[in-house]
Amino acid sequence: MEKGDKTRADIEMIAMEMASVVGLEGLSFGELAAEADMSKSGLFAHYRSKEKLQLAVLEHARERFHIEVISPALTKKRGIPRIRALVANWVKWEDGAAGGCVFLAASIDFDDRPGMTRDYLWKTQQEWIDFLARSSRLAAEVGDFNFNADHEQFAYELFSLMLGYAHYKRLLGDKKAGQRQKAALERLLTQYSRETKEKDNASQ
Amino acid sequence: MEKGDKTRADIEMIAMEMASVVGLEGLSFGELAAEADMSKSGLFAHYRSKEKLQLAVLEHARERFHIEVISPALTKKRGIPRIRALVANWVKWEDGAAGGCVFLAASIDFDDRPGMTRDYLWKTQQEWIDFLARSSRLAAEVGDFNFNADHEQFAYELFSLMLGYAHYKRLLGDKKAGQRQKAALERLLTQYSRETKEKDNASQ
DNA sequence: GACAGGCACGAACGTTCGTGCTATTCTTGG
DNA sequence: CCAAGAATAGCACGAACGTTCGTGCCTGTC
Repeated sequence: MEKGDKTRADIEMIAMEMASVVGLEGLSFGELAAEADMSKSGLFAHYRSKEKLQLAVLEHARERFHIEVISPALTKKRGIPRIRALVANWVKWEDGAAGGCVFLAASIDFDDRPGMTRDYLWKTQQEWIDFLARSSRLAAEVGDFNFNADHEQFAYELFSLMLGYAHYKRLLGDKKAGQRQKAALERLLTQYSRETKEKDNASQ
Repeated sequence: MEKGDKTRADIEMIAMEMASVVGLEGLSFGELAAEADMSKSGLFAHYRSKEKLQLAVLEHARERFHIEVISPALTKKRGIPRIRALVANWVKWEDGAAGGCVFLAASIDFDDRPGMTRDYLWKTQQEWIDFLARSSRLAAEVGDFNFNADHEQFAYELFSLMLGYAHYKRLLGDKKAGQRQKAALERLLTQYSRETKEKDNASQ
C-alpha cells in the first residue's frame, strides 16, 4: 500500500505533462508506459480503464493547480493584489507545462463527449471561475472595485483573457502574448475600479 | 473532372462538421466514409493522405468562414457597426457548427504538432486576427475609436472574448454565455471609443 | 518454509487506424 | 456509341489502440 501510491504519483506527473500536449484523449497507455519506463500492462493494472486513468490525471492536475496557482495567491491582500497574483500564477502554470494548461487541452477533447471525465472537468473549471468571481466580490468589499460591479461578468472577461493568452502563445507563437495579456488585465482592472459613471448595465 | 469536385465538396462539408466535434486529428477515414456513405478506400483516393484531407478541410472551412463571417460584415459601415457585425456573424458561425468553430477545435490539436496543417491553421488564424486589427484601425479612421488606440491590442481582447464565449458555451454549457459576450463587447467598445483621458499605455 | 498480496511483466485478443494495390463501375468527350 | 479516364469499391498490410490473461517476482506473516 506504499509502493503503489508512489508509482501512481510518478505516472500521473508524467501523464499530466503528456496530456497537456496531446490532450486527455490522445493520451495512450502505450506511450505513457514507454515514457514512464514501465510495461503497458503493468501500468494499466493501476487504473483498469482509460477513463479511470483520465480521472486520476485530472485529480492530480487539480491538486497541482491548487498548490501552484490558488494557494500562493491567498497570501496576498484581498482585492486587486490577489487578483494580480492569481493571474500571474496562472500564467506561470500555463507556461510551465509542456503543452500548456492541461484543463484547456482537455476541454476541447471533451466538450462534445459526455461521461465522468467531462463531468469532472466541468466541475473543476466551474470551481476556478467561481473562485475568480469570488475574488472580484472580495475586491468590491475592500473597496478596490465598484461595489455594484457584476462579478460573474468580471470572471468571464478575466477567464477570456487567459484563454486568449494561451492561444496567442501556443498556436500563434506570439512573442508579445505576455505584454498583451498584461495590458488587457490593466484595462480590465481599471474599468472595474472606475468610479462607476456609465449608464450601461450587464443585464440584457 | 466534374463529378469529383462535387464529391469532394460534399465530403469536406461533412468532414468539417465532424472535425468541429472530434478535432482535425480525431477525424478518420473510416468514420468519415461511413458518414458520407462511401467506402473508406474510395474516399481515401480523393486525398491520398490524411494530412491532405486535413488541409482540404481547412481550406473548405476558410472559404465558408469568408462567406459566412467576413463578407456579410463588409456591407456594414466601417467602424463600430462593422465590428459588431463581425462578432455577431462569428457567434452564428460558432453556434452553427455541431462542435463549434473548427479552427478552435483544430488549434488545440496542432499547437504542439508541427507540419503543413499547423502552418495553414496558423496562417488562417493570423489572417483573422489581422482583419480584426484592421477593422479597429478603420474604426479609428472614421472616428469611432480613439485615433491613438492600439489596434492589435484591441484584436487580442476581442479575440479573447470570442474564445471565452466558445468555452463558456461548449464546455460549461452556460446559458448566459451570449449575454456575457454581449456585455463584454459593449464594455470593450466603450473603452476604445472613450475620449482618451487615461494615462495608461499598452507598451510595457 | 509454506503462503498470501501487491506489483509488474510479456503475450495476445479484437478493433481501428492510415495507406497501398487491383479491379470494377461510372462519366464524359470525340 | 465507344474508348479513355476518372471515380469508387474490395481486399490486405502493419501498426497502434484499449483490454484481458497467465505468470513471476518481491516482501512480509504465520
